[in-house]
Amino acid sequence: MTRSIQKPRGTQDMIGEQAARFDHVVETFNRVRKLYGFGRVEVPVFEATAVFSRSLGETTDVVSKEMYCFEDRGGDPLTLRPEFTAGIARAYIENGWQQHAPVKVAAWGPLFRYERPQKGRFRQFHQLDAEVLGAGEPAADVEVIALAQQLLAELGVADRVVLQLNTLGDAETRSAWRAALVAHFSKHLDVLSAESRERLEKNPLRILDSKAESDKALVADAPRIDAYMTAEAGAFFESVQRGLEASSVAFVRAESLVRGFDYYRHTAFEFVTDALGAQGTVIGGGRYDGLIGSMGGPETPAVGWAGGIERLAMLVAEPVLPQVSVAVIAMGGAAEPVALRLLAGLRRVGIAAEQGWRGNLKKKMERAGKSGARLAVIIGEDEVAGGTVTVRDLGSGEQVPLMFDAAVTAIAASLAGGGLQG
RNA sequence: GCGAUCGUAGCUCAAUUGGUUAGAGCGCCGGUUUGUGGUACCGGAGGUUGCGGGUUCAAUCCCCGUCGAUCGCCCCA
Repeated sequence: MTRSIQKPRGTQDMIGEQAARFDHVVETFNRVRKLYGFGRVEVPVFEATAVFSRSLGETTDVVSKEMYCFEDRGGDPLTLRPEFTAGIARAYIENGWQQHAPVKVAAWGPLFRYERPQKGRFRQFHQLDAEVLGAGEPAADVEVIALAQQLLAELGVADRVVLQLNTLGDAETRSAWRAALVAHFSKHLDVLSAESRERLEKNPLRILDSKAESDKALVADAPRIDAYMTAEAGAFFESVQRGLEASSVAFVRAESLVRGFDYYRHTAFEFVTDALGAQGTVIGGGRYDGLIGSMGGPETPAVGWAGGIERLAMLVAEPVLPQVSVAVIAMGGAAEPVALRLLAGLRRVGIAAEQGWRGNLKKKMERAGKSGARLAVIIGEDEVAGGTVTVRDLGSGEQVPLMFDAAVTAIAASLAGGGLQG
């Protein structure tokens, strides 16, 4: 087998069931987010590299190793978006969307990260995204989380997913806690894993979710953020929790759930499952009050989340593949235009119908059977001559002739449950 | 970037300690049935065993390299 052209590593081609699952996740998201008043936002798939590098920090691994960066013909540095938030924040600043604040928006589409692919992890992957920009109220946190929760419920995966909730406090809380963590782990360098010693320099909060067995005890003894919480930050977190309870959204406190970047404040949350190997997070989000200001915009509180479409699609029960209701079978040249007229008439009244193009009658019947259609309409020379069509119930095998002019109405009635009537 | 496992028909997989013509199911095409599917029977097409090199009388099988896939580590915006 010669493979002269192959898809790039970490990309995927989808058809059939896999594509139907993907589609189902997106359709459900679009329906549910409207229930919460989230409009659609469209932002570019690529941005000036600075949009991402500035928000993430020039020196971090994610910028230096994980982004798809390139120069266009004019030499401008561009990057395929690795996330939605930075691009939406850029659009908010550039277009002055603060005039609409609070802005509740949703998006979905492809994202790109240069990573080693594994289960639930790809170089081109797809996410759902929901953001509230310009709202500092804890009620905004509650609303985005409730949206995520309802999405998972309607996808039928809520019972396999747990909402983990934490707070990173305000800026003051966060830096005090961070200093305490550094002090704590610095005292135990000898037991700390090599990876975590690295993290102590670059990203000390991340030690808290170290997978190294040797770090577990140290993490358990680590200082808790609650001891460093300012009164304001504590009240905010309380308010979010009370709001979730009132919204009937179940959660567990996850004290080691953290975010690496400084612009994250207050609420952090993840919906996690144990059904997807090493990639357990299905939806992740939080409050990023520091981001828009750090990108040069006005200080703007914001909160949102993103969810992996592929990961959700893997959890969803097998969705039904799209099926037509009626299969039209034309035999002979004279039947062709009659079949096309019938198809147009059926589709115009909202009945899904298609025509088998190839083979003899037997072959076309075979395909009609496999298509999932409930009715087959046969149009051969006899029917054309008599101005009729033959309708066959593919379930019962019952078959009746219909006058062509009455066919659409009769078929509609039959599909609605009226049975076959000549 | 690191590690482990795996690459055989369109798909899912077989093939005795290395042995002569690489098989099966599904799918596809045709027939049993000049206009009747879902079941059945018969037949057919489809392979440089990922690619390159090595060992051997002989390699799908052993060795090296390479490409790809999968799972994990790192990272996780």
